[in-house]
Amino acid sequence: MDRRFFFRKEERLSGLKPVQRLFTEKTGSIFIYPLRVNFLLHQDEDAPPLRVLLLASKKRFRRANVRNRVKRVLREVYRKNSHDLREALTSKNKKIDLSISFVGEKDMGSHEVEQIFLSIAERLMKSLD
RNA sequence: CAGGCAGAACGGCUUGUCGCUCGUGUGAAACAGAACGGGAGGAAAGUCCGGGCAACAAAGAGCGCCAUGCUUCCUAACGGGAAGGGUUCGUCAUCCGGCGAAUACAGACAGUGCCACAGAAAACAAACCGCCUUGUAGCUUUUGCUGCGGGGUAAGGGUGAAAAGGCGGGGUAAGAGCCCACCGCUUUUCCGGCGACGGAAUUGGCAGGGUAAACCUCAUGGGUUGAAAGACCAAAUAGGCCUUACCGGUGGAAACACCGCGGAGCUGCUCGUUCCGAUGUAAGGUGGGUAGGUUGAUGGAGGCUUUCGGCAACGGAGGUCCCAGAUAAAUGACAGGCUAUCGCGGAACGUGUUCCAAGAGAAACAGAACCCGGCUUAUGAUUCUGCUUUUUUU
Repeated sequence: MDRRFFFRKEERLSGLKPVQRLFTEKTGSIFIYPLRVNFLLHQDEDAPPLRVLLLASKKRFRRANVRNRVKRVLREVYRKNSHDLREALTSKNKKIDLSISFVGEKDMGSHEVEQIFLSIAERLMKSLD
């Protein structure tokens, strides 16, 4: 039980080009309401095994404070549950970029979102093979 | 008691676990970990004004356009603020006046436009009815009445949001600032005030409608853009520019041929042989510039506090503090406790207060994005102050 939960700057997907590459060349996507996940397997030298982009669209959440809250929920869920995925990636020597968008209407309970994220992560790990 | 308006304060605290970001320090350096310290708001919002800052050639002038519009003051500046003045409205008061609210509050003898409907007439005034007077015809004993005309008249009626000072008296044929008193206005002077303006006297018998949030005139201010500004570093790829190397001889006008030279292939090597050797190729350099990064960028018209000046806005002096700096964008999640507050229910006094109290329990608007000063808008089961309105009960 010596798991460490973290989500640092390096693991954030940023910059114009990587983001564009993720959406134009994506290897697949998984959608379970209220989360949509796009992912891209790649072999970049410098990148960490897992990079992620959290999205809450301005169109859906007009107020900045609401957007912030949704993103925080996403980040917290990711932080707590990304450990297994990261382990799997390093053991299989693969690298992946992710985008997680929240497309629900209102902000839901974090427990609910957590369950959905877990099932998405499971499917992701299966699709690695 | 309830509502409204204005102003001020607050916008939870705390423990544990897991995290984020910046800084310090450790370290040769990088990464990670551990340690310590900082980490959203009163509006961070709207982007409506004003300024700093930056670029644009000069940042000047003219035209245009836009904004502002009682006075004085405050301020870096403002369309903001303070203190006043005028006007209008409400309310209290017998009056003088007090209190409160609103105020886009320069100019309508510079010019142009507009003023519906109603009304006789709506702007160098106007005569519908009425009133007075008069000519004429008729009637009548006469006073007079009626019809058709002329003249006078703005007191009365009627229309209108508004009818050319108001009201009273004199005067008159009837009327009229025609004359007079008071009120209002105009001229001039004096007094008070820095000034807006106020007060007093005097003068003219009375100027001449409203609308400038219609154009316009006058005064004052504004160059434009906006941190996605701007400055710097700059990978890869493509292209630009520069330098160097890429041969020499003979013949020939040239193509080219021959001999040697260099490179590549055939081969392990040599010989030999084939191909190539200048609008191109290779190497090096260089400037622009994209991704990306650094900076701009957080010490400032700074906060808190004491004191002095000022009615106040605010200013001077002293002390003290350093207080977010992210960038696909940090300041969070979970669990527990506490408090403000609400409170099922109960008790006491003596009928709306106090006390006890199961339980609920921080819920609103909202997230810095270069920085300041304002304005506006959003917001609460919070607290206080002032003003005001309505209802009920006594």
